[in-house]
Amino acid sequence: MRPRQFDDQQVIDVALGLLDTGGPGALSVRSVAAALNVNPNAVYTYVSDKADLEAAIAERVLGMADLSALDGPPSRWRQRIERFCLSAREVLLEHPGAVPLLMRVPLQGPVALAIGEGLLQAYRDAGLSNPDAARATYAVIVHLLGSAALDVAETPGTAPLEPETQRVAARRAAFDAAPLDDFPLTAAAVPTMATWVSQKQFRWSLGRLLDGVVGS
Amino acid sequence: MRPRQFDDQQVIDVALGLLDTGGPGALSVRSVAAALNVNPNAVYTYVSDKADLEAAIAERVLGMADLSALDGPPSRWRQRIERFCLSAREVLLEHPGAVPLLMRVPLQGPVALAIGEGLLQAYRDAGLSNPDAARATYAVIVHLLGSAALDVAETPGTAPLEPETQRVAARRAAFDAAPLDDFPLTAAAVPTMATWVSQKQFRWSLGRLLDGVVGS
DNA sequence: ACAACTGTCTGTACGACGTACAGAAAGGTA
DNA sequence: TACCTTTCTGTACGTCGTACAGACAGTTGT
Repeated sequence: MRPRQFDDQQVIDVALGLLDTGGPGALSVRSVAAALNVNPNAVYTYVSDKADLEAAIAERVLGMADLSALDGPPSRWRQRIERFCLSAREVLLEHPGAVPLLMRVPLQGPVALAIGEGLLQAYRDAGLSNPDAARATYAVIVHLLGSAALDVAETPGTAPLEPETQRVAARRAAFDAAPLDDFPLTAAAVPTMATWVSQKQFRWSLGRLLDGVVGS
Repeated sequence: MRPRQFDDQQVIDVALGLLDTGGPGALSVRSVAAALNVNPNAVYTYVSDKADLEAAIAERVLGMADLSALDGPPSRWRQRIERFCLSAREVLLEHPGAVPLLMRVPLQGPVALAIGEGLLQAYRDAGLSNPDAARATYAVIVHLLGSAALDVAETPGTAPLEPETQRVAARRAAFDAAPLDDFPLTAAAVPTMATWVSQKQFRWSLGRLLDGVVGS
């Protein structure tokens, strides 16, 4: 039979590239085909439909996180989790267009399973029971993906994102423009709320979550 | 000038209805127009474009959460937060098609601001500083929206969702079908991971987050 | 060496989408 | 009664996902 011009990986990388440079609206079966210099329907040789393409992109991006950060001595369980989450967050923000895809895809691919196993191990090392470790693993994943998605929602979704300082400044400006007369606490909290999209906020809430998970 | 046939609220409700009964794919400017027995472009009298329509739906759904659950005596701060979050989660799962919209919309409408103010107050009552209260508020919102989005991602997105027991059973089946030979901890945790989409898991992780936030 | 087979890719086509643009319809105001 | 402004209709364009049919090119069996 006639050999393929590309392999699956190439197709997915081209698609991810389109997502990075053009944002969510730039990803279409036809744009991928055009980027490969091929007819639109040739793409269906590699993916069964657009949802399948999106799932493959999501899995690809997830796989870019530094899974090895989860390895290490049991006593370092907390550092292992924090390092992994920060690395994953970095990867997600480097591919903002892909983040929404991660939130609609079933996370049971091989990469997702490996991440789950690593987190479970770290929590076991922290002394949690297996069920509590499982619950804590989910809480951390929710936090990681949720905060990335909310961060990205305020951007055009193209890579690279504006530097964090600019995104924080834009948020402050938006809050300053909002009618906060009836919301005194909110008004007082604007400087902090402006930093919600920052890595510092992410570290803080991840830290509090870990505090709560391992008990007082 | 010629009077409008509808008001903004009606249009948004019709759109939300389409989303509820048909899932994310059923919401289009044209389908809204058809449901109103009107030509496609008439919809643009009420919204400026599709993104605007989606933002209005998101704000509408957010407004259905029981904001008054955040009122109460300072000593009850924790119960207030938990009740509000559970009510909000319920609303979100009643409108699964709208959840993805909430994750791409800037959350600075009046409803979002009121929710923020209420959460800030509850955390102040818990003894947190204003900046810490702001950070904790964000952590809780991330958790609420993130877990709803991941829950919904495993469903067709139409209302009503299958009962929780069925969704949990489906997850268990999916995990049982996955190749878990290399992931012993994951394999052992399957019964717990199957319940990730449950209200119980939500309460657990919210509880741990609150534990961590108010300190040991 | 040649024919048959089988996956890969091309070409064409369809219905649905968001929305731009021009004009008709209808009610308020002069 | 004549105008004016806003609402809504009608038509149109380009883009999308993808179904279907067939051309093409290696592989396999003889």
